[in-house]
Amino acid sequence: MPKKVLENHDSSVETVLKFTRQAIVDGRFAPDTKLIPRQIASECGVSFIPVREALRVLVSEGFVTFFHNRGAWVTPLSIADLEDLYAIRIELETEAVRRASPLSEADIERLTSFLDSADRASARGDRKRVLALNRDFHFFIYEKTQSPRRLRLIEQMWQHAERYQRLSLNYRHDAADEEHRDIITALAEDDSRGAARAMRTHLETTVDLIRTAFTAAPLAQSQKLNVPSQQKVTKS
Amino acid sequence: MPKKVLENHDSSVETVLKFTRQAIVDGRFAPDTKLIPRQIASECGVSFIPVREALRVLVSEGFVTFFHNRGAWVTPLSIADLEDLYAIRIELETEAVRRASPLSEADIERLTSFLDSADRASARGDRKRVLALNRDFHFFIYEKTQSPRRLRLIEQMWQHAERYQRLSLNYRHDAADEEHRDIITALAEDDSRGAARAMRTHLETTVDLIRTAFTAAPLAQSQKLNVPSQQKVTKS
DNA sequence: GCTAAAAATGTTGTAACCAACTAAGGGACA
DNA sequence: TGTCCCTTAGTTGGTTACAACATTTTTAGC
Repeated sequence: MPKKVLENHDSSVETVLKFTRQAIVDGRFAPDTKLIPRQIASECGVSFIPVREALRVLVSEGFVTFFHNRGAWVTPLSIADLEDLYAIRIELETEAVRRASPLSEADIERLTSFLDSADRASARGDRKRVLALNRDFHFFIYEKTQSPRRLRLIEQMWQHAERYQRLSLNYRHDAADEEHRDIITALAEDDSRGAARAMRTHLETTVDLIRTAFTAAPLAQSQKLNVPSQQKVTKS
Repeated sequence: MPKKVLENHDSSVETVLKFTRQAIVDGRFAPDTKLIPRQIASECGVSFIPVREALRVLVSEGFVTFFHNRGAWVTPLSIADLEDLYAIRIELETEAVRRASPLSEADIERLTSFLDSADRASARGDRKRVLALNRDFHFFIYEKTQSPRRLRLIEQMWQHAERYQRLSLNYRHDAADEEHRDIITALAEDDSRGAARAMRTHLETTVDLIRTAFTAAPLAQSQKLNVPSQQKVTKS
């Protein structure tokens, strides 16, 4: 009943969307648990109709699954999905590197600076900054491909991947850094195939570690609360 | 006010979703035109709240663009997007063929039967059936990869591609048939790389033709009605 | 004509309400 | 004691009505 002020840049739906997606990605809304629209609505300070709109979008993005007349549930994680996800990431991202090449001298320097900053952040234990710089490094390359569709797909895949990545808690900075520098080296030599190969190695190493973590702690990611009988799923 | 019967498999939102998406894909809702929620609501026999939910989903799928306080518009087409789209299709679908191989003898026969049926349908001028069989042929292969995420992405890309395909009206059955049989031949010999290469050729030939059609009739696909000033776009 | 105010139109979000379905609890009966 | 069915309560999916703004169009004055 109180009205919103003008200059409202984020619509209600977007507020809810960002809030809920982030909560799912960083595990606050655990896999296989039920999402309660009214609760989300009150947490975001909106009525529950925008919440339903946001949940629909999350269904189409794959973060949420609707069971007819049984509400919205956080999509579960699985080894099979992890493999599937990374197989697609590898295709899209290796090809993105290939298309990004050749890069200018300035671009190479920029990429190097991301890694140097990450080194310093890692030395002082600033994990959050390291992760942000990791993202910056990758997307700086991907954006060079000038391919909006590919970029959008990669962004979505990254968000899904984050759900798995947080299971292997310790980010392996030193190894990742070395793999990143291999990518830069190839890019600096305009060796697009070599860069793509280095990217593939990097992603394959990553998924190996996540797979191990996931297999070791099979219950950490899914507490199986009130799992509904599987039927009448709304897919998209 | 009149209630729906039981056994309602499709929810209101899904009804609207399918209706609107199909209308956009086959050009009844033209690129760059405004979508009027009330009109869609009355056409689908629902109120306009499920319509808004459906439009949100279409935004996230890329078929619709929201302008803040200015409503929902059909996403325009462009050469750049066509190239982008097909580049991604080629990656996802060539890799899908590669992963589908090896196929069983029975699978190969099934694929051949699709093409033979399409030949007969083409001979009697049944264009709709030819297109359906084309889809069956491709997706029979893609489904063999057992990769739900990839399949879902390919399905979405196909729907976007259909928007462009209808611009080159005459489906080139004979040429496509030959390319399809090249794919089968390679698959029958368990030559996954050859099959992937044949698929790439097939898709590249297709996009070449669409590009020509699109360039030749640049106004056919976009009548630029009431184009709003570009700002404050809701992206997803 | 041109500009500015006012009305119409459309979008966004809220609230209250109803019907249908699910799931849980309880009693009858073997 | 255990199984099955029926009732009941709670949740979900959907509708209408309405309030607050933004944009667009019309109207009116200069």
